[in-house]
Amino acid sequence: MPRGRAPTYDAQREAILAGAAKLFAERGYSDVSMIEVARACGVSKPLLYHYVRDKDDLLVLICEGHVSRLVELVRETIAEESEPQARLKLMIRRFVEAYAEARHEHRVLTQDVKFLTGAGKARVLAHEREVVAAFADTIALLRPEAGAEGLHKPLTMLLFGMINWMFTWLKPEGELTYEAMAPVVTELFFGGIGAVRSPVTAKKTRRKPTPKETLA
Amino acid sequence: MPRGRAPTYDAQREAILAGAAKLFAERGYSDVSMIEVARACGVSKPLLYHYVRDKDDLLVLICEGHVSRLVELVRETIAEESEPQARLKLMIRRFVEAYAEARHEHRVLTQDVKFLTGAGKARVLAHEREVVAAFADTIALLRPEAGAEGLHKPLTMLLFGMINWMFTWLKPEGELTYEAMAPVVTELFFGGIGAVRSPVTAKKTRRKPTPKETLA
DNA sequence: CCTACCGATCGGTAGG
DNA sequence: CCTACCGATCGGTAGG
Repeated sequence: MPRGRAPTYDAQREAILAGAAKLFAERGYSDVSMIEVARACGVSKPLLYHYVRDKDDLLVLICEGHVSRLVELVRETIAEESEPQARLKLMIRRFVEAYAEARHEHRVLTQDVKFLTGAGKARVLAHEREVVAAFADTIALLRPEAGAEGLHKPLTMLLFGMINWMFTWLKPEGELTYEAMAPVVTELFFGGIGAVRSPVTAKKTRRKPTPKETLA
Repeated sequence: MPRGRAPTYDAQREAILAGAAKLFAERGYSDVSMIEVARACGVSKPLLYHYVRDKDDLLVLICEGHVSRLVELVRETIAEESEPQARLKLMIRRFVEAYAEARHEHRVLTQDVKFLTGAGKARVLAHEREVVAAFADTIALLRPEAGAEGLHKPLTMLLFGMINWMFTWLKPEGELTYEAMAPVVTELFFGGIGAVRSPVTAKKTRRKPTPKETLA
């Protein structure tokens, strides 16, 4: 009979993922070596490889763990609040909170996705799409006409832009906190969506380009 | 007597910077080798080193070239339009245009700044600060009370977040164009700033923490 | 302006 | 036989 994993295995692994996330967030996935991850976590390199298959796996585990929690968070919020305005406000507040609690993981997710490959990349992107869709659907309920204008997806991405970009300029040791910024983002977005008038697509139907146009 | 530079030197160098910017934008500064840059530009590696001192220099030249053009653009806009609302609208439109025309350089500037070092980094950051200050000053003219609330800098960064994030999700070959998005960003931001009510700082004056608080 | 190299360090794995 | 873990070193490749 196998002895099974040590009781400390899962905790140790979580500690390694957190330590690696911090290094990746600060210096980027490619510029951090496995020996640096190992040292930062107080383990030898071979022991690090006992917890993760390889460097790619480490990145996937960090990204997937974080994005899975985000998916859970939007599902819970949708289940518990059906009124669109209240739901979107709650989503924004919870997202900013979740990001603040997992700053390093979130930074890795936004800056190092391009290094993901294969099945891991597919899973992470699928989760991201679910999160974006949940926001876009709620915005569509708030502004039904935005859908016909092709606006609710772009509006969603502008909202994500405000939130995601915060983590490049807001320093955690600073006076300005993530909690203080959440209502500012909310007010700016709610105040703004009513004012957006420009349709983003001039045409609804897209012509097939003629061979001449394609070559030009 | 030195022969002096070939008449094609500057053009060749610009072509190299553009080729390198494309590779860096797509795969990140660290993951692109100098031999890859050379091949993409149709030169040998030693010849590449004839145009740039080293890899760091290549990054600095790309970032500084782009950010210098942005500084010029805000200076011109300030000089030619004094009315705050029209000025900010013009700034947003011209920025989105400038970014679209220098997509790769802008991507490098936002994702690879962390690899800059020394004097080059200082120069790039100084230029960035001038650009941010120009936007923040214009927003302060539009909403004077935001200054007292400590809001105009955060509002500026939310605006930059919307614009900068666009370049992570808007694909140039897609139906949705940067030009179509500029008015959407403008309307959302102008509609929203009037609605922001939350002061971001609870206190104006910051107490010195007592030793007890510092240790806790 | 090329081929040919260097010191160093990378991610990953061997034996024990 | 398993796990947990070490010192040492592998084949390749990076920037220069």
